[in-house]
Amino acid sequence: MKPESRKEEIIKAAAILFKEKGYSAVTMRDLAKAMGIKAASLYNHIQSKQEILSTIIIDLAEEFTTGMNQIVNCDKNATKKIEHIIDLHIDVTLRNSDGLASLNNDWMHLEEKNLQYFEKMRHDYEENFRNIVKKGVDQEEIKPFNIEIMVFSTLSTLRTLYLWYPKQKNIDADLLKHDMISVLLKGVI
Amino acid sequence: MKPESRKEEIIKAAAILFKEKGYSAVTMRDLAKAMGIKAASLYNHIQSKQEILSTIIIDLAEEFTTGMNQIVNCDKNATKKIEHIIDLHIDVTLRNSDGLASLNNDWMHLEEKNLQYFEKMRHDYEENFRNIVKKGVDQEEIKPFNIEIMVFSTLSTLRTLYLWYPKQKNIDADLLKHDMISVLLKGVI
DNA sequence: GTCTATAGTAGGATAGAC
DNA sequence: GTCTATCCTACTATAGAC
Repeated sequence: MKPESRKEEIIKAAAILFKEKGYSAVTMRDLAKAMGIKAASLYNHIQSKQEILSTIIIDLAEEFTTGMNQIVNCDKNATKKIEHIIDLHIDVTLRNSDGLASLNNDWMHLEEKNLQYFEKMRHDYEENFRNIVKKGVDQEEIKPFNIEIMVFSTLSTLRTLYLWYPKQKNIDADLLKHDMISVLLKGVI
Repeated sequence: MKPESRKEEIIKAAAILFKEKGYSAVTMRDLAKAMGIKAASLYNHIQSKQEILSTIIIDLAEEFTTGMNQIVNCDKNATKKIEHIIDLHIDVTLRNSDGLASLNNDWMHLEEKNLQYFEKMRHDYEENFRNIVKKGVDQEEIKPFNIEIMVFSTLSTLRTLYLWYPKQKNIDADLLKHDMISVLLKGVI
């Protein structure tokens, strides 16, 4: 029952629709209908459809960037850092799984300036991840497989959590974290 | 230099554009420009934009269904079956990575009949995968973690290969298969 | 097999009343 | 804060000439 602004309500409703059909296939009329108002009324609260998308995506990307910076700067070994990254993804997914659909699938529809900003954040995030894994390999904590395959495999799973988590009804967040860490780091056989 | 029909050329060009921007954001004018002709000319070869999408998606889904059926019916243990599934995904990705973008992200834009057909194939595929993992756990080949987490984690990585593989220039298919099997099954630490 | 022309519809967004 | 009315543009698709 927190006093959510109308703008925030619109953005939340939009994130749900973007998740279902993608940014391009959702019309302002669809969004208005979901809010129970007419399309023209939306423009009293937001400037454009594009503004909704960039708010959803940039806020989330900054959240990941902040989280990753803390992990990079903490004084832990590679394995612990990767565990923190898994935690970060699970926490963000629990808080805003709808928005993650746009982050994953609709970032290419950002306009020039935000697109560049987003791509830089994503690149830096992946680079930080890669460096953590590399250091883990150097220090013989992590097996010497292809770095890209290990990073890609872990990130793919974490980035797709938003699709899967809402379908799991009886799973506790801490259990999910624990099992995810086990599966991703220690394997299934 | 195989004698590819104009229709096949159009579908391949469409798959590339759908991968870049998604089905809804690609216009028939975009597609025509990519083919070096006018939009109206496309309709001499295809019936509708929808037909292009369903051809891309249904063909791929049937390919996965056929592959999975062979794996289910083969006489191997769970670990070997999962290795075959990894092979299947890598093979399909190498052959048609563009089309996989539509399979993963634009299936919801299929029209009623094909949507139902697709959803049944996807459901059966996941169910087959789940049963293989379950049997592996029962026979103590696979660790007794949450089945859904193991299936989801593996499938997420395999389904996202299409995004990642084209960026890796110097990786051999067999090396990829080998390392992917190691990472997904045996873990990184 | 491709073109021009165009029909018919639906999209994002604005103006101005209430 | 929401409405009706509407502008302008862009979309899919068709008709018919070449």
